[in-house]
Amino acid sequence: MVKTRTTGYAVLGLLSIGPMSGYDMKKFAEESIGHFWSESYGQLYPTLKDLESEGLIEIQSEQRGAGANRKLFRLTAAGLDELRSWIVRPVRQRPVRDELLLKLFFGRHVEASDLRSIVERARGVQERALADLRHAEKEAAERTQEPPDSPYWMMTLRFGLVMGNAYLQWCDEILDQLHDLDRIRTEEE
Amino acid sequence: MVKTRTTGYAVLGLLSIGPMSGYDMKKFAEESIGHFWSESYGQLYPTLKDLESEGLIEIQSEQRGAGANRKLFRLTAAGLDELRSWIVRPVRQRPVRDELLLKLFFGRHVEASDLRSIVERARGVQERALADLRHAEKEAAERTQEPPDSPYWMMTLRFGLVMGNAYLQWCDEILDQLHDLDRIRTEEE
DNA sequence: GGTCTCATGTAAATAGTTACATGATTAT
DNA sequence: ATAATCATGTAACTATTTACATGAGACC
Repeated sequence: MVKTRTTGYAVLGLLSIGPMSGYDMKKFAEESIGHFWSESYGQLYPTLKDLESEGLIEIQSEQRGAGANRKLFRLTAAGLDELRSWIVRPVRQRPVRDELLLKLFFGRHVEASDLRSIVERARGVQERALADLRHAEKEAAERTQEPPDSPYWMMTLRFGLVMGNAYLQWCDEILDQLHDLDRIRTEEE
Repeated sequence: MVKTRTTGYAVLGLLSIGPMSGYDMKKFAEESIGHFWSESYGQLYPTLKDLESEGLIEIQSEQRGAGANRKLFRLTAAGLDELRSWIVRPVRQRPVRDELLLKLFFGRHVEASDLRSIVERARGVQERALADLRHAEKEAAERTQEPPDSPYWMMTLRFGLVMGNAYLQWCDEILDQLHDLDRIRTEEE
């Protein structure tokens, strides 16, 4: 695995939990690591093919019938090694690109009330995400100890909670400021 | 501008501050919106060509001599309109992909001390970014009122500050937990 | 004369999404 | 029967980075 295809490592990681099909991975990803990772079929299936040809994963079984044409993949020993060596490598810094901040930065060209709208919308999205995380946290507190309720899963959940709350806090702060800017403008007229 | 090329809007926004060359944009972007946006020449120059052919920007002057072969671009009225309509459109949700969280999630396959290393490294990066932002904040408090010290620029700065602090807080929280996991493991041996 | 910064640009590779095509099985 | 879900896969497009090529002027 020469390229830095993070998708490949996500797949290895997913298979380290247990054998899965491409379809399973998409499903599982959405409801477990969905708050910080996403994959599309367009990436998933070709990656599966690549990883198999490299011997990092292998087909455990291929069914026809129940679940028509289903391929179950399993991690090989080489695959686990590759996963391990990736985890401990420093994370590569990816360039930041935040569209909301970009819009806000050029905000003087539009009405402050219009900026409020887009910030409020972003706030709403974040609030719903936070509600989901709190729900997951509560569920995890009831069940215990088994994955994905491992301490590691909890750490990623805490990330969502801590950052999400900070995000809301920032939204509220600048919504106030935008409100003031709006009032000043209105009074000037 | 049919496609959702955000780079195009970033360029329009940059030119809304004043006429610039592609080279200027890269420089300016790094030291003003650098904490939430980045552009590469590979995106910049082709985008400039596209925007010009669409009449959203135009060449103000083309020099040879000082600054050899320099093209100064300027925003057209149509370009400003396009920028405005983009700003007020809701931000599109981009799929989240956080490599550090992905590694942490699959953390049980490696030593907790190795996880500490990658988290500490990420913490260091964030801490340096925060120091830069605080420096910019202090500078802005001294100069006043003119762009980019506008309230909008301040809002993006506050974002970096609020989120950055939350990030450090989370790092410290889980570094503690990783420390405990490490101790438990050591005691077991 | 050498190196640094200014300045523009392209080619190739990488990453990733979206939309579509196909077909089986299961539940209503 | 028909709709939903299971399941795999590809093609086309969009986005973006990296690395390179080129050359002028400024500074030492």
